[in-house]
Amino acid sequence: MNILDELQWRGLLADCTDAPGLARRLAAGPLTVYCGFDPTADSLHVGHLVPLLALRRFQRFGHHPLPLAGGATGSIGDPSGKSQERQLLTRETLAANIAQVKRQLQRLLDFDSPPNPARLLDNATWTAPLSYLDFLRDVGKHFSVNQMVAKESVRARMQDRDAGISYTEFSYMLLQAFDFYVLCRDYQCELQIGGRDQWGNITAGIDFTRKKLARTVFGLTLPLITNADGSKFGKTVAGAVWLDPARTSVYRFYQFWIRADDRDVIRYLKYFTFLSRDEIAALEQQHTANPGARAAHQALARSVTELIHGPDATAEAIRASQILFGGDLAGISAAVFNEIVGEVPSRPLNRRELEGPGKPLVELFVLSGLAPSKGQARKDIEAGGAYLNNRRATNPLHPVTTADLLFNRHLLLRKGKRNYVVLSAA
RNA sequence: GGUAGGAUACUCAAGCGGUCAACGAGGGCAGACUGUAAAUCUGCUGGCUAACGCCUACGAAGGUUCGAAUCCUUCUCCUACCA
Repeated sequence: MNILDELQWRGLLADCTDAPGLARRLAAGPLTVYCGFDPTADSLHVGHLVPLLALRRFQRFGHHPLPLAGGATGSIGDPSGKSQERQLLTRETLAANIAQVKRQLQRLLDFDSPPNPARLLDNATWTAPLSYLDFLRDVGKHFSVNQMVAKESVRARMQDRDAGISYTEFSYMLLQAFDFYVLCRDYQCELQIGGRDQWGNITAGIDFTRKKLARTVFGLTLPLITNADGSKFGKTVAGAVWLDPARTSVYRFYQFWIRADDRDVIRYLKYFTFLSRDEIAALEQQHTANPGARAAHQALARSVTELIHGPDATAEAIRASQILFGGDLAGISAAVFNEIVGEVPSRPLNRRELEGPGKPLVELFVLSGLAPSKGQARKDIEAGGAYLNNRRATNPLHPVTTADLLFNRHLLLRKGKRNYVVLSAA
């Protein structure tokens, strides 16, 4: 089995520029593969996981992965798949983002494996020193605007009279093509992988490399991940699911996966874990036989969380989930309760507010962020969707006092089935 | 530049002098049923208030009127046709 077979059975092969050719090349020995990540935010999110893990899959098959931080490309903005021109990031933001993204890339790939360690690069290294005139002469001359305009990413924007496309974003594919050429020239890189929307950029690089170096290089795209219900993968109401625990807590990250749609879970096991074909087949069987047990969901959530956050943090998230969703909180020990504090979102609370007559429940709901306004909080509570210390409370004016503090310190508020907030008295 | 049409809540989209905080759909939240799933059904979906009610909102600013999302004026931005 080679890496192509591996990607194939996992459903990770969307398209390939020359599949038979690439197969022959792979059979001849390890090659160098690259994938770029533009620092559009100070963290990668679950959507980046597919190409990132794909690099790791290549590495496992003995190939040399080159994760690339897009210090140059990220300062321009890729029009691919974007219906609107985007605001340029300021230099400061960009610098901060690049530093963070590099750190994440560093954590998620193996830089120590002796025969084929990953190497982290930044395309600003070779792009920034280049002068505009040099770039136009050495790179621009090899591109036909006619062809560029025909690329999907550009055409979509040119047809949309409202959106349009700036010269800056229009130039993006030249930068990415230039990267592939440089990587081929200096690092013997022969393959670029990326999301489906990267096809045009990748093929531009292949053409350019052929012209400049007379070398054949390959491109391979990964599928766009879709949810069974048609919604966008990796987006929740709260926004993207980030890899940075400061943005998306480990507990929330774990919960994101555990709540996957039944129809998606097996596919996601293939996409996002390194579980073997047999292991996934076994999980699929269990899942089909008894979906209510959710063995596949648990395996998915645990695997991915461990991959990103490590076994210790994952164990804590699992433990917190078991406590919160396990049923009764009665008789729980302070030690056990403390495990969930810090996992679920928490807010400070001034102890004095609960003294004497106490504070109405509605206000605590607003304070906790579970409700945006008192009116909404009242409706939620009256509708029976509110829980104080895991006991349903239906009176919005119910006074909450120091007597309600768990372990003389915490209040556990819950809205609906799964939205928890801990209020901790200082 | 000319002519015609449009701008309504998270999105789409009704309303065209009072019964409009604004029909309907989607989305979202909650409830029931379940398995922290899907489907289905029910409720909610501007703010404040225990409530009567008050305030803020139908592109912006003015005006007419007892009363305006609805009529008039000007402005801004879109769309279509013509130049």
